[in-house]
Amino acid sequence: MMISTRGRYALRVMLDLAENRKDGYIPMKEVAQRQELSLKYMERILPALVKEGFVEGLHGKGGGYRLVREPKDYTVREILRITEGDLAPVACLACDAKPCGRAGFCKTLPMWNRLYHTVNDFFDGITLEDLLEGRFDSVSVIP
Amino acid sequence: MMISTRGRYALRVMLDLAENRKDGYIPMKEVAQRQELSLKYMERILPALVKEGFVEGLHGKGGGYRLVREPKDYTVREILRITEGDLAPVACLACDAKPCGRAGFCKTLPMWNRLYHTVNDFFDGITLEDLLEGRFDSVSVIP
DNA sequence: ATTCTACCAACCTTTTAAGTAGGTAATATA
DNA sequence: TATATTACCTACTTAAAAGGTTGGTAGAAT
Repeated sequence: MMISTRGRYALRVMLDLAENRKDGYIPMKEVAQRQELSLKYMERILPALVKEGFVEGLHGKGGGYRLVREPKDYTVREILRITEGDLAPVACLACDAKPCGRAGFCKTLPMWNRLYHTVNDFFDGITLEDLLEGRFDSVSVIP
Repeated sequence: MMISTRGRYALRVMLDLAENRKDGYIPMKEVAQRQELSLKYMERILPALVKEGFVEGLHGKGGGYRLVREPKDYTVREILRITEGDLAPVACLACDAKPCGRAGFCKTLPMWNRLYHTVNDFFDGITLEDLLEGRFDSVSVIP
């Protein structure tokens, strides 16, 4: 599995905030209810998005979260980068990987590299707005 | 991380067998040494490839493993499918996933589906021969 | 003063990854 | 026939990650 619940849930929360963004600050309690997610778990994840300046959090009554940019100005890649960390498909390519002595002549490394590239490009090309508008619904299921 | 050592090592072993395939049966001891892999660990992984008819194993002195097909007739996808199992990027898409009630209106599912498709196509388009010939070496590293 | 909210630290449980240990069964060679 | 060599099998271990929960504190509105 490549993407854990952390990133997946974060995306769904961001989408929920995007859908309800006219209502000012939206309490996570509501979002969690709508999305059927654990409130407490989301409370653990959201501070990362705040710290990165992706959403604004307001304490107290009438508080909650709200998006800082327009939905079209968030790419899926940056949201996953913050919540999931590195999206490297293999350990050798992770940022914190210890240098591998075989890298110079490894027959498989270039392939992993290309996949890494492909996946990053994929997520780079999708914005919150794309998801909101359902621009991928025409994709067939894989057997 | 998407691909674990199981699949990565299996691929390297298959490549090693491909490179040395004129020498008849090749003992895993040699392969493990060349590839700097744990012999015992590989012994745990290879039976799956034998059972699927990807390699032949011969017991006893002079025994070892050998490829059954030509390198160009193995795709990376089938090797990973056997050693890694499902390549689904998210739990919702895995074969053994319990049906999700939100699937019908989930805004993110089509994206995961498309990624799944993309990754499978990617691995489908690469054969052992491609890797052997270094047909991916021109790929730049990602920052 | 009260209520609602974000935020934070510590803990917990289960699953997966990545092997290791110690064998048995088959095959060639001396 | 004895020995060496090899694949193959079962059980175990250790460490890390996933996926949360518990129990709070601090800030803001009414």
